[in-house]
Amino acid sequence: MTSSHSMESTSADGGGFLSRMALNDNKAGMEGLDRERINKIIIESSKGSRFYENEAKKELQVNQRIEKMTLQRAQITEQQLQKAHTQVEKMVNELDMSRDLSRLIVHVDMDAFYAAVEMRDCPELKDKPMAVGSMSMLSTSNYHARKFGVRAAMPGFIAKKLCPNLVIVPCNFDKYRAVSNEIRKIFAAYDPNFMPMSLDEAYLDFTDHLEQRISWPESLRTHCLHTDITETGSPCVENLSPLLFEDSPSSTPSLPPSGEKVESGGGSEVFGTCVEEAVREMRFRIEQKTTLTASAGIAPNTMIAKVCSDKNKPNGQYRVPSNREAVMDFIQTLPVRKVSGIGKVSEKMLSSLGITTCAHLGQQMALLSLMFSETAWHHFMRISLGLGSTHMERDGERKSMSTERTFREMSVAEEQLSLCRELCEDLAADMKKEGLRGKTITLKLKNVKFEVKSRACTLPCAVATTDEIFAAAKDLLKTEIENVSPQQLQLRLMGVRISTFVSADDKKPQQKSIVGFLQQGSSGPSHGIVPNSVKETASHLPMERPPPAGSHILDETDKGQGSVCSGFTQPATDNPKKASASTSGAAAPDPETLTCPVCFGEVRTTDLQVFNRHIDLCLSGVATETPTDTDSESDGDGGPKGFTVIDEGVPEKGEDKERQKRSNPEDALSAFKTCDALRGPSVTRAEDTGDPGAKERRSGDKPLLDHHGSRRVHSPQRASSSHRGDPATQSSRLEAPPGHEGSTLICPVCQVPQNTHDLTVFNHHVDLCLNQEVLHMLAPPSSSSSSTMRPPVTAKRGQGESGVLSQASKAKGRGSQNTIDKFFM
DNA sequence: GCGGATCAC
DNA sequence: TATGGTGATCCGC
Repeated sequence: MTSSHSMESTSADGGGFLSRMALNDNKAGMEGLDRERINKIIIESSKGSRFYENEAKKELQVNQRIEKMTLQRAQITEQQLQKAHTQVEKMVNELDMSRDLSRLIVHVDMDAFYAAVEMRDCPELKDKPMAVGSMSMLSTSNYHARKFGVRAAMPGFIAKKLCPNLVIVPCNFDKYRAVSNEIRKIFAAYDPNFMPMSLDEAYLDFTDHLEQRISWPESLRTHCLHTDITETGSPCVENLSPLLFEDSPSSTPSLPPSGEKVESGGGSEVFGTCVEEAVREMRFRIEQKTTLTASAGIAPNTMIAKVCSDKNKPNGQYRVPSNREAVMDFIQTLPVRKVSGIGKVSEKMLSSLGITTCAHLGQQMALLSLMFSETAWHHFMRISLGLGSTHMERDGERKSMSTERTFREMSVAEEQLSLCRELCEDLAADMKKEGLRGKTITLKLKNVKFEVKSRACTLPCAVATTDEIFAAAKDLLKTEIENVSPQQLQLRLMGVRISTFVSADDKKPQQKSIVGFLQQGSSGPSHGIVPNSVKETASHLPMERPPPAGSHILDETDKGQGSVCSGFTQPATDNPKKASASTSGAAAPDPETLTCPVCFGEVRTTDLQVFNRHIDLCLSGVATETPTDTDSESDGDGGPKGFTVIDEGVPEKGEDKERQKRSNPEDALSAFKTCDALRGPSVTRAEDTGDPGAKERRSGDKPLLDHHGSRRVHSPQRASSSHRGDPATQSSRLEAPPGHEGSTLICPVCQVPQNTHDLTVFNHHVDLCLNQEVLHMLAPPSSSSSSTMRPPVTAKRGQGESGVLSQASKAKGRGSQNTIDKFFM
């Protein structure tokens, strides 16, 4: 398998076929399509466009990388290969021996989530090919549409060519979020520590649940059928999931296999005690509660579980048993592309080496170790062994926050600066919500040729306000504008990002504690509670935003002083360390009882752990118990470390704002300490505990092959221990959370487990969530309302097109009142 | 620390 | 007419 045959199918030139633009039928529901025809339509719809030209350019770059790699490969001697082989072998054995098969990891994934929600709420759509998104971009499609090659991340106008009858429904994130909260409550019943990856996807560790479950009486494993007496007059088992299709795999939760007993009344179903049954039960409950189906994968680690969940999609599940043989068998024929972390480019590069399956990976490890970065080939090695994360790592702190926007061509400098300021306003508002401050400001620009560039500067001290951010961003933008002068920057996208956060938090004392929230009792989080802070926060919603005074920008700009980037020191916040010193944890008085948000019963405790267990039980459907009285645990705050906010997002911000900084459970870093000095600084990060057998501590979907992914030929040498991150980040990463189990705090609003034991920190998060809830209630019904009414199904989206453009034009209107000279000051 | 690239969703 | 937004990571400078 070592032929250095020509580069695959890409002719890179005259052929005019761009593999990177071709249909990605990796997704479920896309088997057996007429790829030929579909690709032809896709390519021809794009040909000649600036988008296409840029794609062609990128494709060429990738091909050049591959070419370089091919040359390198030719220079590798047999001796080098042998030596590498020996080393790889050793590592493989060590890795293999440290294999952990003791956990039962489940990956759950809702089927065609957004599309399914829309179909559920609009039966007319049931039999039609439909997609959620806009003429410019689709978020997802239903299975009917997938048969035409219509899929997520495809522009709607191309999808229309593939499927003229396609119905395109605009996104309604509030609704998806609401459904997401429902399913998360169910997740929490099986793993209070579950790890959400997005609104519709999560990893769960079922191990502990199953340990309990084995001794559960049948009553706890019995779940009622949602007896929805509709047309048929009988419990509409088959009506439960109106969304999915004929060929759904068999393990439909509501249609138990013949061995299962459905109680005579048809009112409930009893589930067994094994994993498969538990997962089936979970999917059953999801379907009962939401009328939507989920698929699941069960495996000893996250990597395999993720692949498994796709196997019997939609509405199915699949398990790889927890033994080495089963795992290795499963891996053998698995295409590398199916593995999370291996994308289009990596796939292509590997393919040029004749590697398409995980078995190939294993066979070529010696070669790969010589051609790829340490990080990359370690990851490859783990994949080839079927290894993955075996524990749910909770989130670390967020590392950056950004806002970006696409618009119609914008070439006038003053408009660009005006838009830039708007972005900074939005970003500052988000920063304020999370009480963060950062030192690095990055401006992102995409011109009309789709070329992307970013420009960054790092300030002497951390900032957070609109003016501070804009002062820096403006300089960056100004420089870019000047660089092309007298030409214009012809932009189609602008973004502002802030990073290098200092341990933030000079936030005002929290307005609302968790205790306060819970004691609202049956009024619930989303009804009638309007925290003080909301008015303030809401002001950045379009409707609420006060009309900007004409001179506003000017004033702010002027105040912002000149070149922040060139070393200008802010007078006020000049000591970054000072920020972390503030401990404003004005703790709310502890009452003696808490009100459960599920059963609304009074729980006699002040111990949130105890209280949390109660909620877990409620969520899992067990009768309310009254925990014994305990105390303490509510210690003073230990700073914001480990605090993770899942921002439920402002509607117009896009779906994945929600995802925040979830890193993938894939761990590209192994426990190995050896690395090659020739390879430059090794990025060992959390592994520098000196423990060679340390397990992975950190997850992340690492792009393993960046544009310099391939390596010089060399021979492995000694370890280098240099680090990249700043010391503060390093140490905070190493700071282990208080390790004991069962103390997870789950946000009662967003259902996401919080990586903290600090009540103040936890309260802070809940406040944010509450604010979000209220914001959604306050949002004008016209724009993404949370009302149950769907907007009328329109095949064509409003002519004006996305809010993006309206934002841009708004900026235009405002910006025109200022001259560029004023901005440049 | 910066900038380009890759990846996931 | 028309090809997204957010966050993270890696790697060579």
